[in-house]
Amino acid sequence: MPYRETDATRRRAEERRTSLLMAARALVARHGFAGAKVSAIADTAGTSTGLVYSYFDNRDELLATVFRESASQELDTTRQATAAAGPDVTGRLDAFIRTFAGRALRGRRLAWALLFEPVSPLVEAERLVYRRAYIDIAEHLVRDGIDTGAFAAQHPGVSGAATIGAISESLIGRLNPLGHDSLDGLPDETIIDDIVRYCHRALGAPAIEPKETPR
Amino acid sequence: MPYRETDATRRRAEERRTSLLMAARALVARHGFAGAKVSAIADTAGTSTGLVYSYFDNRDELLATVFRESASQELDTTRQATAAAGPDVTGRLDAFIRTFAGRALRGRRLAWALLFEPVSPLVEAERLVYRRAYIDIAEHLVRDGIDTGAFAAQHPGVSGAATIGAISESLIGRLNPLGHDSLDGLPDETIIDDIVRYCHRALGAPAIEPKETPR
DNA sequence: TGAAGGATTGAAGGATGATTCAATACTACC
DNA sequence: GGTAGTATTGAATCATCCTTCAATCCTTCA
Repeated sequence: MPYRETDATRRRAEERRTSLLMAARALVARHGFAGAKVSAIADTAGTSTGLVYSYFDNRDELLATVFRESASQELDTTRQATAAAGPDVTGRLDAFIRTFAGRALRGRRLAWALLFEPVSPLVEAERLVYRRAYIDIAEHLVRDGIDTGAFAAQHPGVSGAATIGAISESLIGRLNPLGHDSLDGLPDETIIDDIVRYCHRALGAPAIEPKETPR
Repeated sequence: MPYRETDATRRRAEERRTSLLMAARALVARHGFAGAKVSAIADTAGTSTGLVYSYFDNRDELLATVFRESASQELDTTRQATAAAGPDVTGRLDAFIRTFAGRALRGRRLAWALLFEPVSPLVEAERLVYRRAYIDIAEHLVRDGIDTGAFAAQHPGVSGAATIGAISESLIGRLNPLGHDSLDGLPDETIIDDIVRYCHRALGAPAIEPKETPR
């Protein structure tokens, strides 16, 4: 019985799979999910289109995996930055917003794909999971702030969702590869500062004056 | 030269066109834009699929028209309710939020289609216009509030966008025909009250206590 | 009523991409 | 090298809808 699955073959298969995922990820980061066509992914990975189907059941599942990996990396980074900001709730909220918004503005196309691009229901389901995770972070912050008396009394779930919404809607104009930005002309940093102040007020936190003097 | 275009024929054509639009609108309100397939629209309107193309250049244009009509009706209603709330900025903000959120929750599927459903670029462009219009309303309110001393000093554009985002993100869980709502269990009215309070705080407006005693 | 010409039909044609699969190329082991 | 079995290829096939268009039906007006 010649030919057996061996370490070498397993490793090669793993590499193939990874290279397909990396190719898809690169395409998504550059052209969005719509640009990640099976043939383009295969081309980019240097394989035939057919091979994609020995590594993934179908395109949707592949894209959902790409979404999961990219989104979870973003989420981890944001989580860590938030946690690293220390014990003060207000400072953690600040770090959360700045990390989330800052990263989105630095990788606009990817951020747009992850946050707003129209996607298939399977990928949308994945998005819902991550959206929920961000809301959870915000919700915990709010709860914490209420408990320690740093924030006003409020419904943590609603305020968490509202905060995520406030941040992302403020960014959407900048991220959308089409539409014009109503906030055009403002530097990114200014916008982020304004969002931070908005959210602090919304949660009833004491204002943090940014280093720059306010307009 | 028999057969001339006449009042009767013109009227009938107008009716045909309208019935196609109504059919499409009904389908969108029930199944979203994805459910408004050309054949389904034609069936619902009681015509052949081919006929659709003597009244509209293509499906996208028809759907963009449907979007425009539905969205502008929503916008008008919200605008009027806001204006009708009187001269007090805080009260107008309150009316704006309650009208927007209340209507969305009453017509969830339509609201979801208009606000969040993945659509073609042409329809998305239409959505951008209306999104911008809502932000404009909020932005004006903010500017007004700042001028009259009712709101804190802030960037009206950013705060306008953030406010729209806060409202819609709080609703998204309820509107999405798929995903579960993290705010499940809360009655709509409670959520709206919480959103109102959130936004008032965010803009630095004096709190408005709702008639109901807060939780 | 009948002829001219617009309105309507719906099956065929296209477009776009995902997916399959028979053929071919490799790999591992003797 | 030979062979059993796996990996890879990529052209053909499918699937889904939108869009077209030759044939047919309807209106209008003399």
